Amino acid sequence: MTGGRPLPDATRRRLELMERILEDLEGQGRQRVTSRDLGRWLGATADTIRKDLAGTGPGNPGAAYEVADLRRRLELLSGPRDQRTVLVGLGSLGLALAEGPFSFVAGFDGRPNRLEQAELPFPLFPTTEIVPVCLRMVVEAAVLAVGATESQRMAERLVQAGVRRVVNYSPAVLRLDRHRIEVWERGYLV
Amino acid sequence: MTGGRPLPDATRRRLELMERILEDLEGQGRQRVTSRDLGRWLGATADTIRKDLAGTGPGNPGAAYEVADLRRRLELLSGPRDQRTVLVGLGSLGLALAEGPFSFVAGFDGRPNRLEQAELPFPLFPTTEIVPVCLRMVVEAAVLAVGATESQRMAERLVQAGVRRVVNYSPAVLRLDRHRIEVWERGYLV
DNA sequence: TTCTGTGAAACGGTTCACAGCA
DNA sequence: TGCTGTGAACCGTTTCACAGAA
Repeated sequence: MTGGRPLPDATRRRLELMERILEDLEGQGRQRVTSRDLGRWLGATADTIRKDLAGTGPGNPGAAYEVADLRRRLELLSGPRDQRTVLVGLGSLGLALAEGPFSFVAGFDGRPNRLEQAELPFPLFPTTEIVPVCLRMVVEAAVLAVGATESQRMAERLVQAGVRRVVNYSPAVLRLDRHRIEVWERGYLV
Repeated sequence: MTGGRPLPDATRRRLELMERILEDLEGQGRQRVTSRDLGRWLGATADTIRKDLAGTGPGNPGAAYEVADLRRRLELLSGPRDQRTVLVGLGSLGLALAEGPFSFVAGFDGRPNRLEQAELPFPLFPTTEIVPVCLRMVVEAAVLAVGATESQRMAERLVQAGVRRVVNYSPAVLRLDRHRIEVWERGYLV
C-alpha cells in the first residue's frame, strides 16, 4: 500500500475491527499475534488477513506479528477515527448511549422539558433545529435513538444537514439513499 | 430459487432488510416499488435487486413490484425470524434495550440488587447462571450490555452455553471465533 | 417509455500453492 | 516446524446488454 492505492472495501472493514482488537491485546500486555488468531476473531482466514496486511510493512516470517508494531502500521492507514457526532433522541436509550463510547458534540429532542432536564456534557437543541445546528457544527455522523414514528423524518433532516453516516437505534428501518449515506441498522437482531 | 438452492450470502442480507422496508411501505399504504428505489434504500443497483429476486416469483415487467406480493414472496424465503434471545447487563443501557424491539426470554446481571429491583417481563438470573440457564432455555442469541471489563468474559460464557449470535453493545471489542459465532459490534461508530 | 427477467462478461476478493525466514 | 509474503487460480457477485411485457 505504498502509494495511495484504495483499500478494498472488505479489507478496510476488517482493518478497522483489527485495530480495536490490537488495542485491547496491547492493553493486556500480549506481544504477538498470528494471522490465524486474527482471522478467527475477524471471521476470515489467515490468508486473507495476510493479504489485508500486504504492503503495509514487513512482518516477522517464522515468528508472528508484533502487536505494537502492527498497531502502528494500521494507525497510518486509518487516519483520524473520531467524527463529529450528534445524538438525536434523549429518551432512556438516548441517555444511556450518551454515557457510552460515543463522544457527542450536540443532542436533540422534540420535547422541551427533556432539553431542560437532561444533564449532558454537550449542548441540547429542539429537533426543529437539526439542520441549522448540524450545518454550523459541520456534523458528520448521527446516532438516532427516537421512536419508530419519528425516525424517518429525523433521518431525512440529518441527511439534509449534510450528515454522511447514521447509526439507527430506532425500531424502524430507515429509507435513505445508501449510495450517499452510510446507514447502520441497530434495532433488530436480523 | 425453485429448489432448495442456497441463497448467496450478500443476497440474503439484502433480502432481510428489504423485508422490513416492505413491511414499512405496506403500513404506509404504498402499493408499488421499483427495483431502482429498493436499490437506493439497500445500497445496491437495480440490477442487483432484480437478481436477488430472480426465481422467487414473477414481477410486473413494465409496471413495478407490488409491495404486498413481494412481501409474501420473501416471507416464504426467510422463514421464522424470531430467535430466543437473552439480555446480559441490566444497567441503564440494558434496561433501555429491554423496552426496545427485542423480545427477551431471560436477563442476567452480576449485581444481586439489580435482579431484585428491575421490573422486567422476563425472568432474571445472576451472571454465574448464564451457562445452565441458556442451555436449559435453548437460547440462540444474546444482547451484551455490560461494561468493558466484563464483556469478554460474559461473551465466552454465552458461547459455552451454545449461543450462536451475539450483539455487542459494550464498549470493548469481543474476541470470539467468528467462524462459529456471529458477532455484531455495536459500541463504536467505526 | 418504463419497467422486470436473465444469460454472459467483468470485477473483486478469497483461497491455493509455494517460496522464504526464524 | 510454524510463521509471513505473494503470484495465480478460483469463485461469488455485480454489471452489462438486451429481450419482453405493460
